[in-house]
Amino acid sequence: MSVPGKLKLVEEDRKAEDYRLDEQVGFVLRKANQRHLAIFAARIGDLTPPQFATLAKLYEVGETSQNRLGQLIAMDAATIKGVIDRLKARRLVALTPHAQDRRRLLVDLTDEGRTAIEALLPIAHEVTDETLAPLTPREAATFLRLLSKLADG
Amino acid sequence: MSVPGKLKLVEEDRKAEDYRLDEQVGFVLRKANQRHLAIFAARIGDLTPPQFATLAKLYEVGETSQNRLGQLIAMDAATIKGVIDRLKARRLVALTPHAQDRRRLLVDLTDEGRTAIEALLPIAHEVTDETLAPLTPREAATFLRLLSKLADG
DNA sequence: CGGAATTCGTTCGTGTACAAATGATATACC
DNA sequence: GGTATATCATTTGTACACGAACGAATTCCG
Repeated sequence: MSVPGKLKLVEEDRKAEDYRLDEQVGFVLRKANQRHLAIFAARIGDLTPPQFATLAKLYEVGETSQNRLGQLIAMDAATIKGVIDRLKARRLVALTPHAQDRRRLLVDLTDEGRTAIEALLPIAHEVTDETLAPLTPREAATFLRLLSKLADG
Repeated sequence: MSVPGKLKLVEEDRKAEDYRLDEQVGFVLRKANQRHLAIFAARIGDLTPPQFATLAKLYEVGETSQNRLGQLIAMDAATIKGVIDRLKARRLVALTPHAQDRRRLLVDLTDEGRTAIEALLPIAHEVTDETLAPLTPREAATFLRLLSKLADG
């Protein structure tokens, strides 16, 4: 017999009725993400997380091609395209064709984009802190370690 | 036995250049989610996670109103509408007007939907297991505990 | 009782996400 | 050197996700 309420959720003794959606990693992961998104939106309403990630990464690595940037922030080509289009429309990034490789499109921060991201980085730190606030510092460190293992497979 | 100065990523002494996107909870959360989605899609290609969650929850609680169902699986009214529309088009759920409250629309599994979810629940367990596979059972338990704290705020 | 506030579902608009197909260009290698 | 293969960006189509505004129905409360 399974003992409900104990922390043993191992792969034994399972029946269909044992499935509780609210305890599945995927579901909780989605909810955790939702909470983070809400915190992000409350503090950085002006930019979405993917848009912010794009600027932050560009700030970190400098000019790169669109696809490579997508790889760096784990977005596929179709997705990054839209993000960059919107950032470009707001003049936060600029595109120039690659001199040697005519397939490529180089993306870089504009001065305006650089100013924006520099102003946002401290706030982004706060977003991280607030997201992790339910955990003690020790728990947060553990959590991040395990989360990274999970994310990287 | 604590390693002095090693894993101290506390909120001290920060500069803008200290921000590394790849270490922020939000970013890693998004990547972990992506990995989970890929595992889910590989095993349950036929249904999306929101669609699956909808069926699983209906299986758990039985007939409910559309909005209440949305609350149970953390989806807003606009989102659940689309999900239910698509499930309805595939005859996995059926809608009936509420007898007393004419604003409400009751959703329930069809026989076909019930059969489908019953067949999928064991596979869903495997999805959870595979997602958690990078962690030891002990780590997985810790992770889920911390993740829940994070998700619930 | 009756108007105010709430709830339920719907629609619209914007922004991810990703698969699949496409065209243009580059690289490999035979 | 020229074709097979790979890469880069784009487009199309589907599916969340959520804010905001809306009409219809219900509940609250004075």
